[in-house]
Amino acid sequence: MPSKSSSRPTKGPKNTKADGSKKQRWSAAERAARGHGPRRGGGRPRSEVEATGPGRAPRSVDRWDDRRSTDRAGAGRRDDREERRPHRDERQERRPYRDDRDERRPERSERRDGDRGRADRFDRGDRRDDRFERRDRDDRFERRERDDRRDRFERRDRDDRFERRDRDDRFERRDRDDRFGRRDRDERRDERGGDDRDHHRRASRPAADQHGSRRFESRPHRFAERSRADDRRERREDRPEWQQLTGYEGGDADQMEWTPTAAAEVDPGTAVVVEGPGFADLGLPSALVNALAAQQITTPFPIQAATIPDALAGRDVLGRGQTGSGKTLGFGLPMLSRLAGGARGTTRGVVLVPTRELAMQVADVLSPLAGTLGLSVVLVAGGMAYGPQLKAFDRGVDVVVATPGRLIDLMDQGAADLTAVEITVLDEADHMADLGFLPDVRRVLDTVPAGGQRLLFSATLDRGVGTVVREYLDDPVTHEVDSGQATVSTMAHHVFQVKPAEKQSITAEVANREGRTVVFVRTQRGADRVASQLREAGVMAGALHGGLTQGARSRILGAFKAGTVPVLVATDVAARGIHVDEVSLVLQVDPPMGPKDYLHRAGRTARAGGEGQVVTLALPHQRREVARLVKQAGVKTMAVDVSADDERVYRATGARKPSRPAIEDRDYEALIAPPVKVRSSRRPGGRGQGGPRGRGPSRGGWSRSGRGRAHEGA
DNA sequence: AAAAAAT
Repeated sequence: MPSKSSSRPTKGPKNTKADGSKKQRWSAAERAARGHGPRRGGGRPRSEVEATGPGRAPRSVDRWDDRRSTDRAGAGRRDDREERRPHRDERQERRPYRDDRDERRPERSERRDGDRGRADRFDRGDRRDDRFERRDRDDRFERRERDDRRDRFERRDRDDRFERRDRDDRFERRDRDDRFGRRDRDERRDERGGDDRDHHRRASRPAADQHGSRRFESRPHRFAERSRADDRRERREDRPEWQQLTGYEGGDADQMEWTPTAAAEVDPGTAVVVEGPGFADLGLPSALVNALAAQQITTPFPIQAATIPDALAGRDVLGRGQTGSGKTLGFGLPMLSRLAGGARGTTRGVVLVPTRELAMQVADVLSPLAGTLGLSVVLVAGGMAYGPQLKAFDRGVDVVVATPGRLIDLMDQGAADLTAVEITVLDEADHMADLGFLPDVRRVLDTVPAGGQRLLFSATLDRGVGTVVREYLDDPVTHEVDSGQATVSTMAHHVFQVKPAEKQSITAEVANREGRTVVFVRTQRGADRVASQLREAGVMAGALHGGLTQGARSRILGAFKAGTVPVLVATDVAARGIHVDEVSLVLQVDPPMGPKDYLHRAGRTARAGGEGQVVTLALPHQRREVARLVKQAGVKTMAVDVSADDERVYRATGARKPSRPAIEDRDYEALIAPPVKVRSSRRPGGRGQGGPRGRGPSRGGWSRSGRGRAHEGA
């Protein structure tokens, strides 16, 4: 039989790609380390796949119905905490089509190439996923426990806009009650406190101890990360150790100049003049006080003065302070101070934040301060190399600043041990308590020992955190340092009523003003589109959203901070917490989803006592919605009807008619491309011209940096 | 709709 010699068995997993090359697969041991069972056979017979139509996944609605009924059937599932995330194979059983992914891949990439237009020319390498992969990503979420979230959105679509809020509240409450009823909750509490905890811990991290984190040396995807990391290697040596440790990609990682951020950078000129008690009077150790003084930070902001004493005393704290009012130090200083008293090398502090950029920023602020106390900080976030993060845990790290996904990843792998954590912080706590984040946050809070200190901070801390507070906080004290104002007094608000045909040119006029501007849009594609329209109009603008690779995100944000790209077109990924100096105007091209989003977006300007303007564009059909949002955000502003080339717009915002020629893609790329290497040493196998990664020269930033390198090396 | 993990 000729087929005897075939390397491919007729049954079982397919181990080669279409081109015959070997697939990168986790070994059995690696699968086991992740808690997966042995790999199963490859889904349904091919003929069946074709009958359904390749590449056509069943409509998500069907899958949802499927999931829901399954969940209802297994109503007690919540009781087994370690089983809360269904086993992978289990999930695949529920949704048999997923095993066909490998067969669909070729078609997907065809579609991608055809579908993506000019953006592809320069963006391909930086763009992590196209629409189709994004759909996949959504599938991933669906597989998890996101029923409630979807539920909510489906209903929301049908809802009348004006009733939306109330209904959402109602649904959230109902969902919570259904799923985490009181009895259930109490049991969960008991488990956390009891001896059971160790059992759960081990169960949720199977085989962790046998393997140790070394096993990840062979993880296939790390090679991809590493080749990108190659570009950074030399610079990395010059960076502080914690950045080397974390594989940090912020600002300087991709060699856009990185300026330390947030409160640590408050300009001494604008900082409050010394009056009243200083940080020392709040009970902070002198090492910290001196470190702060060295950064010209001498007088606590109100939120800091309010929260630090209670947090130092070990109490659970809910802190609400206006955007840009120094919340990071509000939780960071007391956390570090309290940890300074204990043994080093065990993870005792965790800070959870909703976005990677914010994680970097918080790590940036806390790391030097921690250093003065002999504490170490690690940044744990997705999109960055695993190695440094794993290494940090191997060596022992005191404080973890993390986005939830990667932290849970590392927990599951047994790399991150959070069982000795004493202080847990939720930054942007209301957002972290949102339906989208809650399951992940809950997992972390369930892992961390019960009874530890919990600090919840946000500019919009509202009842949305109620569940978290009830379940995880003990007799919390609340500090609201708002002076009753939703937004800071140095912020000016405008609502412009625009005609659809003129919206684009008005956007360009406003964005063309002097100074740094953040433009907010609703969707990732919208961000790409608006940014490219602005460049078309001669305004240097770049898009920032979660659909970009982390490297691309870092570069554009770095370019924005450096001022080379003065206009940042962003999704709400940049709405919260991100601090960039001297953003003088926030332009909302799409209205925010809710009043809280309005406040957070607006809060990118007028930070730390500075001034800023907030402009919201409203199309005719958005008029009422925007009026409501603005009012609920506590802002008193009347909408003004404006047209393109309107003197009033110019006067109010400093807008200018764009007059420069369109910005070529390659000129834009040059600004945000990975910077030219300075040293001349040539790395074998590194990224060079016509490099090993099969990318064409069409990716301009790439060939450009290649040329630059060649010059410098010569 | 966005965000957050990824072979």
